[in-house]
Amino acid sequence: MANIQDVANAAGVSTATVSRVLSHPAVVAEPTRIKVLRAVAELEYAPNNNAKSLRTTKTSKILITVPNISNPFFSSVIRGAEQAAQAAGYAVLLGDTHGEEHRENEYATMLNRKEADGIIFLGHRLPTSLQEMVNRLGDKAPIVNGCEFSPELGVASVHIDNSAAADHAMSLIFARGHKCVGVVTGTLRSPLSRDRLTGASAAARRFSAIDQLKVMSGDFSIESGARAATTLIDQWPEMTAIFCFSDEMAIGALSAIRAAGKRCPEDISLVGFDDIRYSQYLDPPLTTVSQPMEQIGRGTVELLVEILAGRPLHTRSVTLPHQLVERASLGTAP
Amino acid sequence: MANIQDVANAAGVSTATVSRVLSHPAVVAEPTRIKVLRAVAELEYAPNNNAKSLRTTKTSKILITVPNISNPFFSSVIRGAEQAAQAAGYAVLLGDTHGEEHRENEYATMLNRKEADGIIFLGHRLPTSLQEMVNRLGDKAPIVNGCEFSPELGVASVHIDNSAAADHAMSLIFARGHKCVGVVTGTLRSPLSRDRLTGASAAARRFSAIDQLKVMSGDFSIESGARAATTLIDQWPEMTAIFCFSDEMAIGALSAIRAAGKRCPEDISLVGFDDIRYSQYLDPPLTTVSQPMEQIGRGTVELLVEILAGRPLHTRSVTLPHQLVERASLGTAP
DNA sequence: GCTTTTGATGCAATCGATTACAATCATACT
DNA sequence: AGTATGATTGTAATCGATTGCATCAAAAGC
Repeated sequence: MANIQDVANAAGVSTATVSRVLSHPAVVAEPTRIKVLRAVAELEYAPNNNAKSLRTTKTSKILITVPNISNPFFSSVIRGAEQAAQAAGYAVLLGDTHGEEHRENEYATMLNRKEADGIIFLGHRLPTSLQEMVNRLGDKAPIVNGCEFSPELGVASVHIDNSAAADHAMSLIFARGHKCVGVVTGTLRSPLSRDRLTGASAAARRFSAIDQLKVMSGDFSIESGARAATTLIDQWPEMTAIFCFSDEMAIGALSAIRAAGKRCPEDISLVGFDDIRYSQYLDPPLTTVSQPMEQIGRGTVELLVEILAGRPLHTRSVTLPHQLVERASLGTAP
Repeated sequence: MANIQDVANAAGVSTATVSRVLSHPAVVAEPTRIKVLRAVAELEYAPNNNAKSLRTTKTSKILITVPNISNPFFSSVIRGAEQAAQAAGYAVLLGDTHGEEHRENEYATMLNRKEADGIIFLGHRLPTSLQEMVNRLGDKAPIVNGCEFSPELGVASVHIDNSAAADHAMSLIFARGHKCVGVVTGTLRSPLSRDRLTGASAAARRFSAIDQLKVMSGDFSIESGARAATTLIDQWPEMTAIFCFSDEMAIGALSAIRAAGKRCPEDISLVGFDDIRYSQYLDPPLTTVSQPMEQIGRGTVELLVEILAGRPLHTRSVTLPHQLVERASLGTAP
């Protein structure tokens, strides 16, 4: 592969000029520029990005870490992010943390190693090395949190109003006449789950149903949804509706409902969260809170790009609109 | 951030020694090593990977391109790949090509730019710059194809036996007494689709049902599955089974079957391909061909790592086993 | 006791770009 | 004509690591 020196030789100029033609074309004279570009084409020259990064300390890469890439919710967020990144001239480094802290930390060191200009993390934990970076750089730390929102972390973020969304969903459930409602949360270590629980409780209180609320916690997986729902059904025959904090858990709950010999929505109604692509094809189609997944992804990249450009952010915490999608899984109370 | 010189100063040694402690610890004396490691810890030194790459021309990164990251089939493959990559000390650069050739080409140039040591592509097209690399390097080209298998490309690959798998699925359909079977393929530009069609046809021929086979082509998406199924149902009332070349298309077909007022499997049986996580939760649960998605991902990385290590591959084309998963969506012919 | 071998470390070149500063030359101005 | 001005281009330092070769001291061999 040709390097800048080869191009300079071929064009009969210095490497400085070649570099200028490629990075600041305006400052070099037309005929020279043409000579150089011809040589570039001739040799199929592509600049070595490592050398460039070394010199400029900019990598044109952003790192995105995610607890589980094969979860369609996250992969949609990532798709949006990837798209926005490419549009802004950044490449995406992907890290699947499996929700494990040590992997999160390992990926975080890539920032210190100057392997990426910034990081977008979709989990709820901020690795310590990044925490230090936040302490050091404050607003200028190239770190953005997606989906979650924890003001105490001090990082920019893009998310929906989880509390309001859960409130919204629960209100609809109560409006349909349900009294005894089971709630299946995600890990409560995640602020997002806690916010949703806050919203759900607020709605219950408003509908004077707060003590007819049973809360079980899952981990967002299909299996945990099934387990939680099974327990709820077994222990609480009066329950007529379940609200799961993810569609995956709702899918698990649905199979648990069937396994228990009940019908949805006739015996037990079901509401999920996320609106992943498959939810509308379940039987019955799932009522759920829709999040603008790709838009969240794009949003995180846009914030990060602003930070990297050194422009002060208008808003450090962007709240995008959610939407309640009503489908057949939510019926009126029996 | 501290650099190698800072560490050298702090430890009272030369940068060469620091470098050795980190890369070839065996050659440096115990006491020196300890001094250096202490300094490293003290300063929280992390080597600058760009400088290292520049010098060694190895990046410890592999690029993975995929037509659509939010498709759970691909995201599972990627998950497996990411895991294997991390285990082998490689980071993953992700490229979502949207199936567009120009994006594939753009990503391919990252190899020329030395931004990645190798590439795994999950599509069926080999960008021209990579084609040239294959011509130049032959077996040693750090390029691996996942899911697809096109011997003419001359690159290593990991996949299932698509023809046999489709044959397998069709045979089961015929064994259940179906005569008129609709087949919904993916894009026929993809060898994988053509292979599956070959297998499906072979089975039909064996069961003397080749002229009761109607083939429609989709593009692997839910919507295209729905469209194709609608057309088949409208034009061919005798049809009692549909075989889709992806679960996504089967999901679309299922909703089309319902929309046409038919029941599955009583009126029309359905078989998919891939066994994505949601297929078993459909109603009825989907009979489908299961692919070892994460294993395919891991396999591609393992092949690539071998190539990068300069070790000759035992097999350049790895065929992994598929499995036919029987669920309720396939019934006996009415 | 003197030479040879071995082990540990340092010196300095190198990877491929970017960019501050210097040099050059043509044009403009007095 | 003589000098100031501005437009181009070149020179060389620099980014932060790695590594072949030289150096030097200690251990081994005779």
